[in-house]
Amino acid sequence: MARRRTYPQSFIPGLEEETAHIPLDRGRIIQTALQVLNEIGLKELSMRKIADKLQVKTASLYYHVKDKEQLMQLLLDKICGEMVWPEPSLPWKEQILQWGEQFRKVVHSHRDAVELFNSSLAMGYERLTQIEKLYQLFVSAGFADAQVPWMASMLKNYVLGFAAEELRLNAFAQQDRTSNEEFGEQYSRFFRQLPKDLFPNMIRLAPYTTSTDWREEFHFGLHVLIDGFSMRQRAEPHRQ
Amino acid sequence: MARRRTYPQSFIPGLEEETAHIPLDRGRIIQTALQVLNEIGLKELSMRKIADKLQVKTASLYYHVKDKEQLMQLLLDKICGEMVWPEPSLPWKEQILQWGEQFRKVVHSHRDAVELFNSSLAMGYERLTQIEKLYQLFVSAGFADAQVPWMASMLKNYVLGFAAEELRLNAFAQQDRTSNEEFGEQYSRFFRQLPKDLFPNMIRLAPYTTSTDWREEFHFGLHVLIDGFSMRQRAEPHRQ
DNA sequence: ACCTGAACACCGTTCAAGT
DNA sequence: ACCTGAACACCGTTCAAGT
Repeated sequence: MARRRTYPQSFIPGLEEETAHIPLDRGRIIQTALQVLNEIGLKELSMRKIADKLQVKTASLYYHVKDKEQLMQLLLDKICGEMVWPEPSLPWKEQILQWGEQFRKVVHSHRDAVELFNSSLAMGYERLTQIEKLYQLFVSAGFADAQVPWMASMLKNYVLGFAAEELRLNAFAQQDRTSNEEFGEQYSRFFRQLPKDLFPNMIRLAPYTTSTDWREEFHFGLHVLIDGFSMRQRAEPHRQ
Repeated sequence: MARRRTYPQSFIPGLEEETAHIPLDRGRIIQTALQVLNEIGLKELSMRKIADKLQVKTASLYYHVKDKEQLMQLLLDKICGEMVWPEPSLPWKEQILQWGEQFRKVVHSHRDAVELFNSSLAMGYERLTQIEKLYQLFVSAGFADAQVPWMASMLKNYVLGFAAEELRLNAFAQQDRTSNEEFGEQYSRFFRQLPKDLFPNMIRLAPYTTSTDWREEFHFGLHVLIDGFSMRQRAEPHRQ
């Protein structure tokens, strides 16, 4: 028996093949899909590649999952599960700031997660609790029922729209990384080459759009929203 | 000659085939693609189907257009060309309202146009003038240079995010139109079936999310933004 | 119950060849 | 200059068949 143990496992025929085979299930598919997503991005993500990574034939996936769209929904819900909530005892404005920061962090934690959010209506469990908690935040702050879903939707869309723009600019920068140009250089030359009479403001404001601090811009927008919201606050916030 | 005219054209062999052939060019491709887009939507839109409609082989398109992505950019720019601008002599708040309404109208004027906007950075001529004019609006209103691109981006993202949500809910409604259920019924039952202890706010606020007036909600958001912006207005607006 | 082989009906793109 | 035939390298999905 000691003898046997000293041999590398691969010398015992058929053993590691058996133990290596973990049966497929949804959880494992989702986990692997998320991994592949981070490696190659949403555009390249295919059922075939997910199956390959799982060392399984493509058709097998369809026993555990209805179709690609459902799988994408499951990915999204898994991602939403990472969300961390602001402490409800904090002032509502501070809670909104933290909610925004946390949500942005979640969106950035997986490649192309933004597009996943934009591709379907919220229906998963984690996604729904995320909205539920945001509603709770606005309700506790003393906003009128009719406006709570509207404001929640605005806040959510702000974060997603912002993240999408970050992503697009990033993709643009990456794409020109192939040629050995500096990105800032490339980008500002684009503006300089525009006809001056047609785009005076674009050209003059170019420095503010090229060398921007994402974090500062993101906070600026959050404060704009908070100020806009606070003017519609009917009652005083009731600390539960 | 009168005799000949009374015969249907198809009796004159080879004639209408010749006159029917208009040579391909970018403009015609874009125009037809936009038509096909409205008929079948972005998900179904393919180079092959566009070529079919033009009565041409698919490969021909690649003589006039680099690839599908470029064609989509051209579609987007064509769509942007429909934008109508608010009168610059109006108060800036009124201009923002009108800008938002016009932009939303443009986005709705072509099926799945939102996704086209979200799929790429602004680079086309029409798209850039759209941003230029928005910058001008904010500059004239007396906002600080550094904040103008930020606010413009917020406004643009608000309209697109809002339109995207309209689209998603519409698609959801359409999808269940196949079963002979009323949409509102279907939708509100979804909320009633949620566990009451986990989603109290979602359930209570459901009426406000199901039977909402899009136009009212859209204006609410525009006013939130306008109020948020106006608190950051440093100087008095100088009328051109 | 779980997985696969094989096929179906599509894609975008390229390129030598035709006119 | 403009268009096409034919191929390449992919897709998502289904389903009878295997274990």
